[in-house]
Amino acid sequence: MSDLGSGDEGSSSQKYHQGMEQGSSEYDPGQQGQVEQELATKMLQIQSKRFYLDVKQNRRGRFIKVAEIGADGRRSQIFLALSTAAEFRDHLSAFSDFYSSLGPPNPDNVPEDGKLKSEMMIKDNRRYYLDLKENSRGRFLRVSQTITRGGPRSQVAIPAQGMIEFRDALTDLLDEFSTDEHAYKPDLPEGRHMHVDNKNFYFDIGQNNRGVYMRISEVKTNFRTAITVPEKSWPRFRDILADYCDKIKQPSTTGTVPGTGTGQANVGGGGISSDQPHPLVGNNTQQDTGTSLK
DNA sequence: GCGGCAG
Repeated sequence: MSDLGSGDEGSSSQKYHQGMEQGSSEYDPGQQGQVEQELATKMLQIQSKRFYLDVKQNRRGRFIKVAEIGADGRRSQIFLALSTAAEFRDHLSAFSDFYSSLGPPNPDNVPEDGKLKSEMMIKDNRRYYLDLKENSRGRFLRVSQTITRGGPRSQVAIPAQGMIEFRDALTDLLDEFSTDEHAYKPDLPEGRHMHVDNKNFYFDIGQNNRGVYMRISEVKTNFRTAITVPEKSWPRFRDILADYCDKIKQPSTTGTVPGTGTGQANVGGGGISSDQPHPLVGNNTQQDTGTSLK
């Protein structure tokens, strides 16, 4: 439940600077889906059902909520990352092509399970099953979303006759909202907070059009500074830190005075002075990671 | 005016 769409639409609770004042960016389930915006919505009437396609956005990224309202008012919904929605759209084309190639339902030749064609999509820990099925009511595309095997599933069923209309609506939304760097947003790890003496350190993971980065902030009462570390250099940061940790905790092997620098001259092998430019310095386009002061 | 049997 830790990513797309908390399902709490219209939540009005907004906390700013969360994680900074509260130091709660770690393991806090109460902050999902805040500042959720609805960017667009489309309604489709397909036979007896209404479908709402909502493009939404929270600080984890953009996603599409597909809600089905049955004639009896029954409501079910699934969530799709924009990248998954694009994949789904492409599948819809194939499903509708297949559907239009089918002859009339033959009562004597009912497929086992009623499944005519199936696809599966995987996005992180979510699986989406697309099944063109057939029952006494007719043909329909069942789209079910599960998080864990055997766990709860949510699903919608689109009458086969409406697949094209559905695909076109989805295409419209994707064309408008899936353009730039929002197109693909992998789930990012949660941020963390560390308190030591009178200092607070925040580790926030973010992403912009140059990739994933970690922003390490040092925060005191009236002082704040941060560095932004591109994801690809995390291992080198780790190695350098680990080297220093090893050197500092074994003073007896290098001398009697710890941390004097003996044996440390080549720590990192000169890797600190990177041969690469700083790709993220001065970048103002990154999304708010929660601790950034706006 | 519906109504959709797992993963």
